[in-house]
Amino acid sequence: MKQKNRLLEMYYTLYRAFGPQHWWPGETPFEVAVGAILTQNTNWGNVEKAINNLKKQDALSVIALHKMSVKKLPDLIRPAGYFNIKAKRLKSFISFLMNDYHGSMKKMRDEEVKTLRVKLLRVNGIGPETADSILLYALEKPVFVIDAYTKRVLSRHGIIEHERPYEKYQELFHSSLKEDVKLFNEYHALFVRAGKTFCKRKIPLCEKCPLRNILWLT
DNA sequence: TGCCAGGCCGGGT
DNA sequence: ACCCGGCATGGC
Repeated sequence: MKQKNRLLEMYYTLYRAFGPQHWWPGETPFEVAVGAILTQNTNWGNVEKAINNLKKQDALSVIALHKMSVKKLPDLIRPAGYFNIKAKRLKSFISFLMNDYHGSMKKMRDEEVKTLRVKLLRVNGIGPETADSILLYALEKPVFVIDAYTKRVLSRHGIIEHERPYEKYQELFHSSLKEDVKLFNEYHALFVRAGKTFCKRKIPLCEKCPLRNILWLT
């Protein structure tokens, strides 16, 4: 079977098993971007605690975070872990947003995707996954997000070798699927959902995984 | 009680 | 171009 159909079949299988995921869990594009930085190598539940702290202090806005001292921020986002480094990363994203788009996510959205991705990657603390999460989930650009679960599922199914460069995984989706925001949104969210449930690090294969019947291990 | 979570950076080969 | 240590909390 062709790669294209494999990936689509995987998608439909996951969708049938789990249904729509309603991602990203965030009320505004800015909140999505903040969440994307806070969730780096971190459980989403902890990120929610950090975001709730910000909300309680009315600090979840570009202006509030822009004005906030780098001394106070780590304390608010503490539950998300890596709080010192993430405070700096949030700050560098805010600076970028202020300098290049007058603090407006709407203006950022008007930037051409390829250019914007390159610019995001230059921001300290924003790597490929975070950049693509912002592009797809905050700005609704057709960019596929690759994360640890996606990599793990694909390599365990023999679709791509283990630990290839980020862009290799991404090219696979971009060349095999229609560049559709809704599809990319749902598909990546489903990978995370399936990964959390059935594809943990120490569990190589799982009998209950909805993908068990479409394994192509080589 | 360790292991794990929706990565990324900086310094070294 | 890779490789690796560091970064840190909270849930199971």
